[in-house]
Amino acid sequence: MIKHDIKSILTSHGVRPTQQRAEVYHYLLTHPVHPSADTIYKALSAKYPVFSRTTIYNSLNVLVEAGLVRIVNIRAGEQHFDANTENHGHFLCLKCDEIYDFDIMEDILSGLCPAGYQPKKCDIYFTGTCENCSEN
Amino acid sequence: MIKHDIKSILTSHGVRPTQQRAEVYHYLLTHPVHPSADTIYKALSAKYPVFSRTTIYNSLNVLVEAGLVRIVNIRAGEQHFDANTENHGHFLCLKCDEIYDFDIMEDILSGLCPAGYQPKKCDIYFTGTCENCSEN
DNA sequence: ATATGTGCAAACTGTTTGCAGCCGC
DNA sequence: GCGGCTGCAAACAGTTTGCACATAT
Repeated sequence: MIKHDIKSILTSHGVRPTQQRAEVYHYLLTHPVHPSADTIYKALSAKYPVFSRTTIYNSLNVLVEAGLVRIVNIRAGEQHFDANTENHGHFLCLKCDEIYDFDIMEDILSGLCPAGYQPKKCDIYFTGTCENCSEN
Repeated sequence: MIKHDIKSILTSHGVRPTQQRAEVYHYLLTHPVHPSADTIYKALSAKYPVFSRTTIYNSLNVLVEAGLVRIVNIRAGEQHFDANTENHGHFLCLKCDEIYDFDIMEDILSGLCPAGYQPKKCDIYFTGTCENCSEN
């Protein structure tokens, strides 16, 4: 995934492909661990000395509105971001503090939402102990 | 549900039944609309002139730890509270801003969590348009 | 040329914490 | 009397906003 590709993805989603937005999106694509805004800020500001928090938030909001990024609200008081917009669930391990993806069968998902309600998005969050941590 | 019952519920869950904790729990039981801490604060401080935010938060945290109340994180940056601790999902309507409960079949729920992972809690959040709002 | 994006600082919101006073066993 | 609870104020974290400057078409 090279820079040029990313910029054309942004463009095709109606997002002006600025350097900063491309960097934020590139970071999310190459670090699919659901980072927080602060994590992205620290990583990018280390790489590019001038990269403000404001711009991170601005870029993330633009990417979310464009449908390229989804917000993961599995931890209260701190948003995490995910460039994988396919249907999937999230599992937060309380021991290792990682957020894991897991698949959700499409037909199960559609059966969950109550009749008459029109969902725009669905978030499925589990919290507990992950596979690795429960072995120890 | 009278006060005496509530205090005995608190006691049986290892929570010292102070007046304030009972009021908070009573409010949640009688207002099953998933209020925020601020909503509870405004309601109770109107009824009882001295009722600090600190105490609301303290009481809520104690109730959550005791397993009597669950946190609903469907709206970023603001926790909502629910005295219904049975398994159920939440639907946030973007038009009327209400949070609705809906049932989840037990077997569907157990099929969602990936093998090897030990869930402690599960939150299923839908966001969209509710039954009433989509009719208009 | 003009609209849009960036970045600093400051504001804001929801929540937590420190600490003094109070209450109930 | 003592441990725990309350409540004020202040701190705190994450996020948003106001505004001046920079940038790109």
